[in-house]
Order: sequence, then C-alpha cells, then structure tokens
Amino acid sequence: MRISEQAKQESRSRILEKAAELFTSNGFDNTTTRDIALAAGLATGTMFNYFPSKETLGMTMVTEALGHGTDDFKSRRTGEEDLNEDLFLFITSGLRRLQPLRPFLGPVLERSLSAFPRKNVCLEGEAARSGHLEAVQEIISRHGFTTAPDYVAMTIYWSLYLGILAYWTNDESPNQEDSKGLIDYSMQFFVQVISGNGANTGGEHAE
Amino acid sequence: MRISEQAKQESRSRILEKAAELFTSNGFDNTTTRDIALAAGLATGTMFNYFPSKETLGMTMVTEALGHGTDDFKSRRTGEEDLNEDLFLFITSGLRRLQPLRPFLGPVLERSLSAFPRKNVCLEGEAARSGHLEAVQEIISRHGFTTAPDYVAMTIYWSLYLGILAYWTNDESPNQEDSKGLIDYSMQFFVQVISGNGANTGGEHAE
DNA sequence: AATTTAATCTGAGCGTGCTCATTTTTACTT
DNA sequence: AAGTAAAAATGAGCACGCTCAGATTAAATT
Repeated sequence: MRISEQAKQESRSRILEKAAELFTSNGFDNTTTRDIALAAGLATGTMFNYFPSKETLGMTMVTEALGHGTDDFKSRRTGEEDLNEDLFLFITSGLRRLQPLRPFLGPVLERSLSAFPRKNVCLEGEAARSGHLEAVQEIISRHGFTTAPDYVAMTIYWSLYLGILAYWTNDESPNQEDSKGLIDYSMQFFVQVISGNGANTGGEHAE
Repeated sequence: MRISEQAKQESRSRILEKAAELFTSNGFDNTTTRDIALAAGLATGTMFNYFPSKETLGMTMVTEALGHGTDDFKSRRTGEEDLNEDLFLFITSGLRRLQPLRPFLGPVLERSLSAFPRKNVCLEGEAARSGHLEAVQEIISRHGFTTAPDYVAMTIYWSLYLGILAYWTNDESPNQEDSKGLIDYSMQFFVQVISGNGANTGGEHAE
C-alpha cells in the first residue's frame, strides 16, 4: 500500500507537470486530454480518475498558486498598511504566483471564476472564489469595519477582481505596470464603496 | 431570385425562432445544433451557413435585444437625467429587452462578453462590447466630460457591467429589485471614477 | 500459497460542435 | 427548352471531452 500510494501521488503530479508544460507551449484549448495522458504515461480514462475534468486540472494549478500567494501576503505584510495597500498587496501577491500560468490562464479563469450561472460548476472554481472573498472580508475587518460588507459590495469587489485578472492576463506593458494602475484604482474606489461615502457624489461635472 | 432571397430570410428567422424556443425550454448547453436544425427543417450543416457557430446564434439574439434596448433608451430619456440616472436608464433599457432570453443567457454572455483573451473571438460579442462602450462614452460626453475616460475607467466600467449582467441573470428577487440596487451602486461608483475625485492616482504601492 | 475482494487502469465508444466533398437547386444564357 | 455555372443544402465524418464495462493489479484473508 505504501508503494501504491506513492505511485498515485507520482501519477498525480506527473499529470499536473506535463499538463502545465503542454498548456504553456500549445495553449489550453489546443491541448487535448489525450495529449496530457500520453505525456504522463497513462490511458486517457485514467487521467479522469485523478481530475474529473480538464477544467479542474487547470483550476488545481490556479488554486495552488493562489494559496502560495496568500502565504506570501501574510508573511510580507507589515501590519502598517492601510486598507488600500493591504488589498493591493493581497492581489499582487496572488498575481505573482500566477505569473508562470499566465500563458494559458484566460480560458481557465473565464470558465471557472465567472459569476455567470452554470450547469456544471467546477468545485475548484467555487472554492477559489469563496476563499478569496473570505480573505478579503478578513482584511477588511482588520481595518476596523465591524459590519461585513453587504452583497452589493462583495459583488462589486468580485467584478473588479475578475476585471483585474482579465486585464492582467493580457497585459503587455513592461512589468505589468498598467495592471498595477488598474488594481490601485479599483481598490481605492472599492474602499470608498464600503466606507459608505460613495452614494451621493455623482455628477459634479454635470451639464 | 426574389423568391429564393425570401426563402433564405425565412430559414434564418426560423432558425432563430426555434433555437430560442429550445434554449428556453432545455437550456443553452442541453440544446444541440442537430436539435435546432431538425426543428428548423434543415440539415445540420446548413445551419452553419447561416450562423458560423452556436455561440454566434445566441449572441445574435442578444445583440438584437440590446439594439432594441438602445432604441428604447433614446426614446425614453428626457434629457433631464444626471449622469447616474442616464447610465442607469441605459442599462435597464437593455435588460428589459434581454428579459425573454434570461433563462439561457448565462452561458452565452459568459463566453462572448468575457474580458478574458480567447482563441476564437466571437464577432458578435466584440461588436456588442464595443457598441456598448461607445454608447457609454457618448452618454458621458453629453454630461460635460470633455476628455474621454482612459483605459482604466472603461475597463472598470466593463467589469461592473459584466457583474451586473451576471447578477441579474441569476436574480430571483421580485422584479429583480436586487439588481437595480447593484446597478445604482455600481454606476455611482463609476461616476466617481471618471469624476476623478477621491482617488489619488497610484504608484505609491510600486515595489 | 491460494483465493477472494477491492482498487486501479484501460481504450473502445458516446454525444458534442463543426467541416467539407458531394449532390441538389437556382438563376442566368443561348 | 436545354445547358451551364454559381449558390445552397446535405449528411457522413472528424476531433474533442468524457464515460464505463471489462481487464489488470494490488491487498486482505484463509
């Protein structure tokens, strides 16, 4: 049993490893599950014993990367950050770990993180979303917000975060500077939303 | 030639009609292109002479509905609205026309409007996005904004709009009141973004 | 060791969206 | 009317993600 258990783990990580290589060189959509299984030395069907779908395979890599990002965030923060800075640091810590996956991230995130309702929900995607949102709530509460943000605020946050991910995935600017601007802007205004001073200042330039 | 041309138009609208019926009763993903072709009295391959993909078929309905929504908006606005109200009216006018498509809208919009980069871009989706954003820019300029919003602002707008669409598609509250709250909040937030108040432009988080 | 039971692997096969060589229909020319 | 070329329709077939009945291997039991 010891040996078999080990062999299973090796199969699992070999699948992840080869899949990442193929996704990177050929793209997510152009890599078939048959290709991955072949590269990992398994039959096609066997792969689906380890990962129930190609989408789950991709999201497993994403979830692992984001988990490391959260660890990085916790060790990098000084405790002196204001809320904007804390959220900025949290998001960029995740992106840094997602960097190696960037070439094939689009199709994966689009399918798994989208807020649109779906028939086949990807568990990894749901977990990533709720985990991220809980972390955000926790960060917010550390900054003295006693009442948790309502559904409107968190829906807006998730929309902004998805937009950031989509932009960053495509960002060709040096060192993804454009994305940093977008994150900074998005988070500053999100903080305004949850601070409750966003509801009355429209239309200064009107007419 | 006259008759044939007419027959083609009839085939086209019969496809759209039957597809909408099937999508509504069985869902988008559970309706096959073979089902649609059969219902329209055509061979499978023939359908693809009219619509190059199932996704395009769905987006054609969306685009048409949103076009009518824009017409409604133009005839409903009084000219007295402030920017928030104008944007709110624009969005809700579109949603009202999308209402009949709501049961099968999720998979269509997710694939076609997402900001994530894709291999096979759906032309209808691109047109819908750029058309919508141009309309928003036009509305903004009517309210005295001389310089067009930059990429950050419009990226944020599109993120918020997608979030609204996703939420609304799922909204079970009576008369979709929850969605209206989200739209109102989101647009107030967006107006703040383009008004440039409250946000110190970023860079201080650079590392 | 032999036998039984459970876990794991396998690849032929299914249902998709979509393609394309072929057939059929249409519109024009003589 | 007959002939011709272009346009439209056809459905067998492809590649894909994924399934599942049966084969293979490992573990537990006697």
